[in-house]
Amino acid sequence: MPELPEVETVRLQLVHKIAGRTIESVTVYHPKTVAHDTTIKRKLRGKTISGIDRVGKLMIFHFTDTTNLYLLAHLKMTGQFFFVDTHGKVVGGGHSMTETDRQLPMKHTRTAFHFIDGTTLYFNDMRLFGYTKLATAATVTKERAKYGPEPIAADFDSNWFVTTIRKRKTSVKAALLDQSFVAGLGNIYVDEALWRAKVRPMRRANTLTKTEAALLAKAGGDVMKESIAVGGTTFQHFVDTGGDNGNFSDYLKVFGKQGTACERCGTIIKKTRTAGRGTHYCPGCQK
DNA sequence: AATTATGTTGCGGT
DNA sequence: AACCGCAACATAAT
Repeated sequence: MPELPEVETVRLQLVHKIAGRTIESVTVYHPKTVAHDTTIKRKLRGKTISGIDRVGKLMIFHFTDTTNLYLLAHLKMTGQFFFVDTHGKVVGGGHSMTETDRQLPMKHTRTAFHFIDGTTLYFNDMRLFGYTKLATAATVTKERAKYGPEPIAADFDSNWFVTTIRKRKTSVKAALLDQSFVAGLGNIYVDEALWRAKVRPMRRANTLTKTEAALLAKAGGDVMKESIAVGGTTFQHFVDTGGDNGNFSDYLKVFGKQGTACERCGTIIKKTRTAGRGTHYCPGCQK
């Protein structure tokens, strides 16, 4: 479910909950989620979390006393983290969780990280695409290398983006979804960035003008930065109890808006299929 | 009730 | 290498 802004929201809220906590034990409810690693319990016992890094949509947990053990967490479509405090109170999951739902572990709980102070971090993942798995420093380096630059980065090179995307023969949508080209955009934010840049998703990338490509680079970064500022688009992620989990869905211009009038030009928003994904755009003002 | 869609990505094929 | 379609899986909507 999550794209870069949602993962960043989860990371920010999670890190201050678990940094400094020491793992006492790990429960594996579904082996696939830990890549069938039978050593994970032994290797994590006694480890203290020092921080969480992120590249694209991938989170990387660090530990205080080792530089050769990391935990990689990817939410894919339906992954969620929940933190249960010393009072047994569930922190996370979003507004859709009712009080009676808040019993952990539950049906879709895949792993649990129990800390020595009695708190627990749960990983839930209905569709089992996500993971929480161990990695060595070498593996982390390899994983990082798979990602292109993030449009939200302060040093994101717009000129490089313009020249590179204009060499690609695929649809603009497919190019923007390619994490090895630019990291972080997913199905929602690609559609939103394309609307902002007034470019149709199915346009061949090599037909973009330099101006259009530059607009697209800016739109991609802007839309993700604005979403991070309000805590992402979904309820389906870790949120602070009582926290004001803002919702970027209020600001979406095309995603899920098929059949309604484009805010910019009044044309009815269309939904089609491009790059194998549900794709929303305005046939009036997106060229 | 069967088909289709789902905010992701990795694989195997051209 | 770039690109495409499909598979991984569970559930909700049509």
